[in-house]
Amino acid sequence: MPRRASLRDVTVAAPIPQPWMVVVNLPVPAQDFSAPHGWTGDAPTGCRVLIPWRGELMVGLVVGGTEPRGAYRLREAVHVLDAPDCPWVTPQTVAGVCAWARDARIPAGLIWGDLLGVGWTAQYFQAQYIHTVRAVEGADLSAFARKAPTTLWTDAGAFHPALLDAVREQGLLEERFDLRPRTKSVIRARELAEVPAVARAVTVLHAVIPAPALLTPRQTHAHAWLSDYGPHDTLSGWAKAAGVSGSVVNGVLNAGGAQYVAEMAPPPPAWEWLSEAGPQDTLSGWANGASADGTPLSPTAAGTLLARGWADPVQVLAPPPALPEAVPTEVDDLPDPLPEAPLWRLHGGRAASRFRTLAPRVLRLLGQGRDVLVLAPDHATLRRAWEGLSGLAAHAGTRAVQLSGQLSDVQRAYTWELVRGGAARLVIGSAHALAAPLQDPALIVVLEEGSDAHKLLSGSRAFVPDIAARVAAAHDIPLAALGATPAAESVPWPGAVLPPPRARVHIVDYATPPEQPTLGPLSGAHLGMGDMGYPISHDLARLLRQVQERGRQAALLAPRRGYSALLRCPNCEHTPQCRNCDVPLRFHQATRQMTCHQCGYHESMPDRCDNCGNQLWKARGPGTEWIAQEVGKLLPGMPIYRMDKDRQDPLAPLYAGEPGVLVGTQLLLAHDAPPDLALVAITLADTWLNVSDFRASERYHRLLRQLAEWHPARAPLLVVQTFQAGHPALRVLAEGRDTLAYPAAEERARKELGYPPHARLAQVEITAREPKRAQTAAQEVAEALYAAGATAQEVLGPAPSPVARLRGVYPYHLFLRARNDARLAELLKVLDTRTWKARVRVDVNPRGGM
DNA sequence: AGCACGCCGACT
DNA sequence: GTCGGCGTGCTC
Repeated sequence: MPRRASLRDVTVAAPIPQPWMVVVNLPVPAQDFSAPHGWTGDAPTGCRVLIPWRGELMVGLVVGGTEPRGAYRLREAVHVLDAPDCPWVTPQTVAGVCAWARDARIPAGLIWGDLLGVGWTAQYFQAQYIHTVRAVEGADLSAFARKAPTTLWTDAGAFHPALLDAVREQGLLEERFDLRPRTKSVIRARELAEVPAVARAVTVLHAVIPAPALLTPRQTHAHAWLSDYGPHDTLSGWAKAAGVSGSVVNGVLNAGGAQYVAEMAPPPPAWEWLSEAGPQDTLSGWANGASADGTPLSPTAAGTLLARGWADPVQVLAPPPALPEAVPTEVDDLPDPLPEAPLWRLHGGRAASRFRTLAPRVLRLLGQGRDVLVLAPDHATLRRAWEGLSGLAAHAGTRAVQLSGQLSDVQRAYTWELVRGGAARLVIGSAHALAAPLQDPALIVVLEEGSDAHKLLSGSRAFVPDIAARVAAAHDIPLAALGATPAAESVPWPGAVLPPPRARVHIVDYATPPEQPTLGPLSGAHLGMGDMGYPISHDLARLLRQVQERGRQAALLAPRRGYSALLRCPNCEHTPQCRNCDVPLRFHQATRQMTCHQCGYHESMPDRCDNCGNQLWKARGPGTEWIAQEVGKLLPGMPIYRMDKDRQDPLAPLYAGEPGVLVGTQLLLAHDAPPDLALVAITLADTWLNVSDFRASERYHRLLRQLAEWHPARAPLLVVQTFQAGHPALRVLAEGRDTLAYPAAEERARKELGYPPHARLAQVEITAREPKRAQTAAQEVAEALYAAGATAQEVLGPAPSPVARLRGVYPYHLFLRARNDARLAELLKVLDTRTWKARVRVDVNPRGGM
């Protein structure tokens, strides 16, 4: 009999329960576990489960059941933390995310680690649960060298985790996991009766009546004062109050005219305050609160009162954490112009008008008792969405919640529970909201779906809209894209557009200087942009002076920080291009080489321009600092504010309407526009275009549209300084063309070039400590792909990565370009066919930095 | 990710 | 001899 048959016989003899696939918060695939002892029923997909992991307990997420496989005995899951009818993540969402991870070849743990911020960490488990253990009846655990559990319930912390795991594996351990009540420590005033007598006892001076004879006149006066106005705490205080010297009152005391009497002092005012105001979180909270109400109390003094027994620290049930409050919204009775389709879009207008257009749909769905999820790429977009949409929830009898990294862990865990319990049915958030356990979702809205900020920079490198689409498909609900301008990917979707906000554009064309000065004095010869003024052109300078004269506000957008330079011939404006990719080569100062960030092609810096033969190159990326300096020279006395990653000046004066110039990177758009904004300038638009990335012009167009709608009501003059004045991404704004004019053209161009959405891209990163090993492995990966039938159109590279990463690790990149998702998944499967001598990671739908 | 294991060169 | 750097493999 073949070996296989006998194995199967064993299976039949002792039926193996269906194993569960469990994801842990580690960059590994889902692991198999058998159901906890005595578990009946299906795998509790979406529930959190405690599993033994390397001798300790870990929280995992059940992502489904699986077939028994492998020869080894599976460990049993220890405890299921969620009721199967109320999972931590809905099974559909689990299916959608896992499908994405499978196709992207990303270990499930990596993506779930990115999506589930809280609720499955060791700290969360320890904070939430009381874990007690005991040995099963009749078990003899005396063989263990360390202290082992007895048949009495004991806190698990008393035993070594590895010992517990050994006992657990033998099936000799009973365990309990009880939710810890959420408490917090507060300082409460004691009842007067509970305050210890010593705390209240004071000795005071009383006058003895009748007064002894033989008192001097002054002593008689002091005695009379004490009997009339006393008692008094101290001798010196009495003396001072009575207006006599210390020796007089001392004499009265010695003569028996006064005596110390122990008595109960009245409660201190700080105690009265605490009794009135109720328990305080901290000593300083007590001190500050009391002081604010006219009862001076220092934190030290509060500590003394606590130590004396006037107050108690007590555990009370913690109130729910404060969450962001909804912004009230008027609901107009508008028709719903939006399509009904699995994928649809809404673009154009201003943020506020887009949300007003979306409102009827959201209201209708919430009104039907269904749920809506809104995903924002960044804080600024999230804030605007919150302002535009959160108020709708109240009209539908539910509440809106935020789920983003801005919330604390406690707030996020509480918010998750509100969603899971159905108390909140409108969720607006970041990637942290994508897996939110909405009970009956009806719509997922992705905001600014083309934004690079949707790309997770951590482990999974997921592009959130990609996963959102899989989750929506798994729930069988529509996915909508909503933003200033559509990504080329969403152009083909059915949709609605709003007219773009009015844009007043003034283009400063550095490439073709005007024949005669039309705007202020220019020098006679036009030999290049030096003559037109750089980084601030004469046009821009003139406009900035007007802004200063009229006491208004301007914003200048400097090129991105960390921008690596392009070589530019100052004579003919030629920029060296890649031979394979038709993108500008980037200049790397350290190696004096020019590299293509797309395919890795590189060559050394040529000594002369191959266009005009000029022997001088310019390489410069002007930054925020330089621009701010130039503006300072130009506008003496004008306040200048900088806003980039390195420096963030407080903008309060600008928001108060005071004149000033704001100089910053794209980070500016994360802040509100200054209220009296008259001018916005892009100092060198080309830095957005001369990026080796086929999405560069789409990104540039999005920037222009976002600048045009930055101020919520006005249309400040938009000055664009550029060598490519005729670029269509800019022309459509200058000509007042409609919202779709540029994205639709871009989408057609992508079709011809075979780029997304007409192809699916993936970047395979191959890293090793020695460049040679990485190179060999990268070559082998490419050969394996070709051997499996990939074509030269589908495999680009391998090429060494332009940036040397962590000390001495040189990654090699290989691009895959497939006609659709299925073909990409097919190509990526080749990576699993064998092991490589280097680390191989996949980035599906890579963005930027290519 | 961490962590153990094992290989290899360096040095008391 | 063994110390320690670093590559490799494993976690059910």
